[in-house]
Amino acid sequence: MGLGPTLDTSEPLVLLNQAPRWNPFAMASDGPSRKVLAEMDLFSNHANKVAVKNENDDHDIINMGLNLDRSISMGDHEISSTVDENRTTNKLAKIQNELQRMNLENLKLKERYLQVSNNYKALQMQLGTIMQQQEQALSIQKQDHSDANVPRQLMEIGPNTTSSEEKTLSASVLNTKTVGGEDTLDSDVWMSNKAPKLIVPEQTNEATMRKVRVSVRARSEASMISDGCQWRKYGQKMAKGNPCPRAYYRCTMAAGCPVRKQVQRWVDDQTILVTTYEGTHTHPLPPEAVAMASTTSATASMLVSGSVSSADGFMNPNLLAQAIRPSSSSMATISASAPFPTITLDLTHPPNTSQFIPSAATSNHIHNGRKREQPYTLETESKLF
DNA sequence: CGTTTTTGACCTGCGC
DNA sequence: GCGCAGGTCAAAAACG
Repeated sequence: MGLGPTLDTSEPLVLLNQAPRWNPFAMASDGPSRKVLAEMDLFSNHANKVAVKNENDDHDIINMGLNLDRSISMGDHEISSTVDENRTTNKLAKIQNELQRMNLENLKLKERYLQVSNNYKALQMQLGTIMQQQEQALSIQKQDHSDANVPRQLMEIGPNTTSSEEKTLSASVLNTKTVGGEDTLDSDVWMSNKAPKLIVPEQTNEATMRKVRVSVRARSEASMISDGCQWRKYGQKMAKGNPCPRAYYRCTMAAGCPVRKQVQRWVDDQTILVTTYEGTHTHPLPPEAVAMASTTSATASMLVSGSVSSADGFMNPNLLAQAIRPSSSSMATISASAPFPTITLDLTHPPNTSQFIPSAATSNHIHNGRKREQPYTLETESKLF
């Protein structure tokens, strides 16, 4: 870590301004032994080579740092060196102080990070407990009304995955395990929420996971929001009912990564960009990508926890609301349209707009099975990032 | 020259 | 079976 330009005395002096005579700085003394200093271009590649030269070639003085004015008092070498020593000592003390201050700051930040991290884990534990309680309440309810006709209005979840889906969705948003383990923040903790996961038969879970997508709605003028990953566009289509084309991207951060995303402007407000993610990265994510990935996968995990925990695949809206509340700062919309349930995270609203619409959606909004989107809407007050 | 984007063709699933 | 719409492929073009 350099503190400023220094002179490499092992190399020949560099004449920076190419002046015919080396006298750019006429100093206080006009005498024969006045010192001259080459003009220094601090922004050039040679900025670290500053030469101070005595016209009589008696001795060269090395200028450390940017104190170019020091050559003014070169008439008396002893005084000058004492002043220099004082200055250096002062500088050193300042730097040491600064260092100490930064160390303290660093410690404080570490503590803060640990605190936030602990809070996060505590919240997730709380969520797990709540979900477990809900689950128990649900199963008790079901026992009580085992002969009651429970409508399956929200999700048609079952192991009816077709072969093409198997092909394209080898992994899903919900499968939060990643190779690099960078998703552990949410995945490990979520997977430790044993209640819903253990009840669900693996087959049903897998079939569901392949189908769920996470859609992020954000206001952006750019054609694509930056999520930290590298994407390659592989197609573009005009979607029905939207004048803006839909673009298809796949992740190129690792060969064979199954993650795809669709980007399209929202038909109601074209300043809003809707990005739909599908699949799980099979490679470590850069830090800036982890936020988005963990958000989407965490939300999706919660969907799975809340939805497939019932034996018949029926999703309890209240359960879902509770599931999403702790982790989402924005509005979360669950679209029940087949064939893919889609979770929409609406980042276009200011945080802390809390409003929960319980179950207008318990009425049946699915028409003809597909392409009729009547989302079940939850508005939550929790934090996403 | 390798990588990315563009774009028309093709495939698949679903409703009628 | 046909048509429609969404999704993907792949050759050509563009780009760095």
